[in-house]
Amino acid sequence: MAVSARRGRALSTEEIYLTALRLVDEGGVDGLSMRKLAAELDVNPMSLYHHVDSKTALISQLCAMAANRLELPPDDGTPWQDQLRALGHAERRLAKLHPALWSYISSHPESLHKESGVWQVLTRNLLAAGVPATELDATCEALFAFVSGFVTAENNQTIGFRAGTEDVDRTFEIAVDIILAGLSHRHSPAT
Amino acid sequence: MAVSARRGRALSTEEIYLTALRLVDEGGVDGLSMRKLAAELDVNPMSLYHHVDSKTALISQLCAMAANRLELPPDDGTPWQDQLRALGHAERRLAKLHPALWSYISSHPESLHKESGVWQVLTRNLLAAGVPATELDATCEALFAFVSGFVTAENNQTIGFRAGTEDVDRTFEIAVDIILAGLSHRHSPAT
DNA sequence: ACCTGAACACCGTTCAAGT
DNA sequence: ACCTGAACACCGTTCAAGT
Repeated sequence: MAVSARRGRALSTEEIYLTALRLVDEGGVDGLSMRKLAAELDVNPMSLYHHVDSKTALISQLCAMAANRLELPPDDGTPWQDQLRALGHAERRLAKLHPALWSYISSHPESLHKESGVWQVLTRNLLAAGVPATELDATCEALFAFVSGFVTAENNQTIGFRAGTEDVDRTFEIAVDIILAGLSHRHSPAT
Repeated sequence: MAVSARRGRALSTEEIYLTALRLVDEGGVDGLSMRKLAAELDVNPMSLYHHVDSKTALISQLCAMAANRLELPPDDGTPWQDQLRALGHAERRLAKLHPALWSYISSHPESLHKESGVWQVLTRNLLAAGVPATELDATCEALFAFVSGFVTAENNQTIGFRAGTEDVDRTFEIAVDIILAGLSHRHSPAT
């Protein structure tokens, strides 16, 4: 059989992804190497290429996995302000769960953004906020970028470097407040 | 003399920085390698280490150079809204001038942020906007992170992927409008 | 079908030796 | 003082060969 050098089990794509995700969480995207990953799985480096096209493809897959863990607010009729705030918190939570991966996502367009539910939650609630159709896409993009910028900065300690996490929590609420106030003020909300 | 393999001139730190910056602008931070840089300068790779501590140190220096090119709005009494908008445009301009470097700056805290004039411009104008002292630092950090997030997203084409640059210009104005409206609405401006 | 070893073309950096 | 060649410990990936 072709399972030789390994302990017993054959190599599974699932196993590769999970181990890779752990390595990225521990040592950053740069810290992941195919050779280290193979060593961790007790396998020849080249065996990985039977389950994965390239390192880039592997990381893209990790991003998709992480994006699926976003806990999006349901469409249950709660005020748009609350839903948008909840979305912000969800993004921030995810970013803290997988900081290195989040940083990668933020600077690689092909990852999260495209088909994800984030877009739907934003659209739905911005409509409720009275954002005109002509500005809808632009506002979605701006808001997503804002929150991305915030949590990225927080992860890199470019934000909140003068105090502990409580202070950053407060800063995040203020940041969300500013955005929500801005949205309310520019348009007449449909509530 | 110790200038041998090179054309005529000796190697200067200035020359190294400028060539490195060009390489980064052309091929990204990952695209810069000490060996390529040396080849470009027609010099042995190891000669570089006489002028520069490490690749990391070199890149930090490049970030500082780029940050100095920020065209900050002067303190001339124009309304805080206009100054903040101008600051946003300045950041966006810089990000477009050196996209790869900007992306690096955004995810490496030790680069721009610390002593830069950005901070002063923000503080001055947020005070004028009536932001209370207790929220000043938080608001500065949030605003800087917002704009960073936006221009990073734009550089990575995570934003404005459905249209040309004109549309992104408009999206940026909308984004700034939301923030300025939010600032105006949460506090009574001192104008 | 799945795994592997050797090899290729790269890295950043150290160190001892040259002028 | 400044430069260099050889060497070390890494990379991602291809390719032909094994079972």
